Amino acid sequence: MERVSTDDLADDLLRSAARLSRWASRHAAHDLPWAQARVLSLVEELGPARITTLAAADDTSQPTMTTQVQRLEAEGFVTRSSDPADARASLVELTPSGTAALAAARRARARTLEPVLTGLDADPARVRAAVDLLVELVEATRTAAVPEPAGTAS
Amino acid sequence: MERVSTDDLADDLLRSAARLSRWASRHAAHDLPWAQARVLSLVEELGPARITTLAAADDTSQPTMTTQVQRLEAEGFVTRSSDPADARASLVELTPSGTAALAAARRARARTLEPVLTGLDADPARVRAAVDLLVELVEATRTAAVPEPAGTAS
DNA sequence: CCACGATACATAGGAATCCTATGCACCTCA
DNA sequence: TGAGGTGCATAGGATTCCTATGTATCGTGG
Repeated sequence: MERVSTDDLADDLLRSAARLSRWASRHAAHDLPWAQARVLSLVEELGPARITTLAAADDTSQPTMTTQVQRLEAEGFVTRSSDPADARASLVELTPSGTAALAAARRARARTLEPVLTGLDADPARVRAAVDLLVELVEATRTAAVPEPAGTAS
Repeated sequence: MERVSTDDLADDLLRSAARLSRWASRHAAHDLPWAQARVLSLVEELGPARITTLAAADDTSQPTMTTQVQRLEAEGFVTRSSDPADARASLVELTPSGTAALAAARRARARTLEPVLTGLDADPARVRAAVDLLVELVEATRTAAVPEPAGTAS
C-alpha cells in the first residue's frame, strides 16, 4: 500500500535526521549553544535583520528571539543598530567574532561527522544526492502551507 | 580539494538534518514533548531497561534520564519494576498507552512531512536511498570512537 | 491634527530539557 | 567485614522555549 510506505519513509527520514543531528550536537567540540548557533546562522543568511524577522525565520516566538539576541550581543557575537525606518526596531548584524564563532562551530560539527562518513566508505556521489534531497526538503518546508496543529487552538 | 568538499558535505548534511528535524517537531500536531518521545522510542527498541542503560543509549546524563522516566511514569506511559538481579535497579517498560502515544506522535510527525514530500514530487526511490544513507550513518555513530571534545576536559 | 489600532521589542513568570555534585542504598570482591 | 563501585534520587543551576503583558512608536482614518 503506497500510502503506508510514504508514511514509513517520512517517519524513518525524520527519526534518523533527529538522531544524527542530536549526536553531532552532543559530540562536537565547541562551546556555542545550539540555539545560539542557529541564530548566528540566520543572521549570516539574512543580513541585518529585525528581531521579529529573525523570530519568523526561526519559527520561534518574538520574546525568545529577543533573549537570544541579547545573549549574543552580550557575548560580542552580534551588534544592534537603530532601524532608520522605524524607531521601535533595531537591526541585528554579525560581528567578526560572531562570524568566527559560527565558522568554528560548523567546522567542529563537520569534523565530528567526517570520520563516520569515511568509516562508511560512502560513495561521495551518494552522500551528495542525499544531502541534495534534504536541502530541497528544507527549502520546501519554508513554503509549505502546513495547517496549524489542531490541538493548539484556543 | 577533496577534504574541503567532504567538510562541506558533512556541514550541509548536519545543517539540513537539524532544520528538517526542528521543523517537523514544531509543526507536528501532537502533545508529546520531543525528549519524552525519544525516551519512549528507546524503551520500545531496547525492551525493559535500566535507567543507566537508557541514559547511555540516549547519550544523556543519569539524573536527566531519571527525571524523564519519572515524568513518563506519572503520565502512565511507562512502568517500573524491580530488577530481581539488583535491588538498586528498576526496569522501565512501555505501557499500552505509552505505545499508543509514541505511535501517535510518529504518525503526526510523518503526516507533517508527507505533503512536503509529495509536493516535491520526489522519486520514492531517491527518498529511500537518502533515508538508507541516514540510517547507516546513525548506526555508524553508535560504534564510532569519537574522541571526547577536548574543550571539556577538567 | 488627533485618536485608535497595530506593531516592535522588553519584561515577567513558567515549562521542558539538559548539566554536575552529592547522598543513600545496594553490590562485589578481597 | 569493610572498602570501593554502582544505581538511582535530589539539589541547584543553565539553556531554550512559551504566553501574557507593558511601553514606545507607527500608520491610518476621520
